Amino acid sequence: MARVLTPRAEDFPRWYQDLISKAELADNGPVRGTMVIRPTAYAIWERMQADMDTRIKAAGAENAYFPLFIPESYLKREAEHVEGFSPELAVVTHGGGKQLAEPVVVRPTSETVIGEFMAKWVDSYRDLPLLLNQWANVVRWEMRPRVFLRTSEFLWQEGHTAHATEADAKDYTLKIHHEVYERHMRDLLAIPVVLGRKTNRERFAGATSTYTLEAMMGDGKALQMGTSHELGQNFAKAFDIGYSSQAGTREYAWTTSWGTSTRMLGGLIMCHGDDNGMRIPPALAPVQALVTVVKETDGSITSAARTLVEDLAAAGVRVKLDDRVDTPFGRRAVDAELKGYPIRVEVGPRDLAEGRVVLVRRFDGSKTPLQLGEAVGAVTAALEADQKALYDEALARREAHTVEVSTLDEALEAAGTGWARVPWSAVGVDGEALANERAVTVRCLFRADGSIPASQDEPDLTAILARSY
RNA sequence: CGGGGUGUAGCGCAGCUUGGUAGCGCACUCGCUUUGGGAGCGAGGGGCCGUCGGUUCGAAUCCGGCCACCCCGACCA
Repeated sequence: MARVLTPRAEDFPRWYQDLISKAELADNGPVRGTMVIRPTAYAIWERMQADMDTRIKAAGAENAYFPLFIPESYLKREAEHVEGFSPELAVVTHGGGKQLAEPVVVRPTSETVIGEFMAKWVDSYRDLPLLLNQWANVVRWEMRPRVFLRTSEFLWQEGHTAHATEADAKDYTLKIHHEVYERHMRDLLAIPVVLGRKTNRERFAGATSTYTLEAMMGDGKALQMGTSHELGQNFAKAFDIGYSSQAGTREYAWTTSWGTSTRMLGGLIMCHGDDNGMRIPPALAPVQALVTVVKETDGSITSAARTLVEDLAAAGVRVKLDDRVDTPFGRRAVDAELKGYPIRVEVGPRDLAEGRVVLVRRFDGSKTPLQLGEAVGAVTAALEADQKALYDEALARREAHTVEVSTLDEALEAAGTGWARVPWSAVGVDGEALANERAVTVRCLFRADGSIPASQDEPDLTAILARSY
């Protein structure tokens, strides 16, 4: 077979770019760092959104929408927040042909505007918790853009909540982390993630605690798939989100924020993709099965394929017919692999003459001849099996490329090819700075039992050190 | 901002050393033959060679200015 993509082992970043272009996922936008999300990729994003949205609502949050433009002064109200974001802000200085009295920033995230309105809406402990989410685009001027992974504009959901107590805020943040994010990634994207706490150095600007979900990519690097933050009372004080308690005292609320973005598309590609293209987990795939008319003779092949499509659709399979018989079969097969359809069913005259079709699984490329009558059952079974197989394979790769070490030097060595699990006490704040100079970061910290620590100063924590995107 | 590099068709590139008015692969259009793993042959369409100026009878090519972009050193969903 002709080589379609640069093999991953030869040049992983090149493979990634080739894939995005050949599978028609995205194009670079005219302004550096921007991207055009093409229909093939956008359909996947829409399914991510639908699943995430359902889970977020189940966790009690409601959707709302806040403005794209934020007064520059808002950002400045929280000292760490401005400091963290000012290098990557897009600032609008003119509007309607005139210079603006106060510059307006294009939102890099919405803690500040939402904080302003939370302050208006929260008066009493009865107004809490206030659980909001918004689907939006945000802009962070990036120096090193990479499609999906780091672009100057991207799409995401950002949740913002206010609670009466610190414990409530913490519980809700972790609930989102575990019940929304981890399950979404595990059950829909088939990506195993390590949950942990970011070090103070890696913490979100303005947060008191930042939690992360880290996934390993095909080349052993780490990717942060999502984050949740406890913001303490930092924003509550900056925006005066106060309320009267049951006891009649005036209190500041405790706020949180949490987000996942189109970066997950990049994670999906780099976690499951192989040298032939994307592999989309069946639960996520906009089209789960592609029924391919291999070639047409007298019209009977297409008609048999149509019947199969109807049967599969009736069984709840998201299915599409490929009857472009004037395009060579090989091209269509390669295209289907690039785009990562989980299952392809080949319907051709040779097999059909014997009442058969061929089931092709994208997961491992295997081909299985089937009697027409058993096709629907075999497809649904394969979809279920391959959802799990992708997860298991990703988990096995992560295990295989994670090394348990006891010193910083060993950890830096191991981070050359994968992840290092190392006692946090062997790294420390100084070791972290040293690692950063070698392009290795502390991805997260967790306790011996895998749970999330309350601070980086707890004893006996484990750190994951790795290179990252 | 410091160092290195590149601007020629939608994409990827050659041509520049040694000036003579632009070519290759892919993609695109049409026709015929094909179609069970990126089909073959034939015929077409598409570029004022980043930009401004200079040298010259003549500049993609030589000289100078400017602009843009890319890669390496200070970040994040």
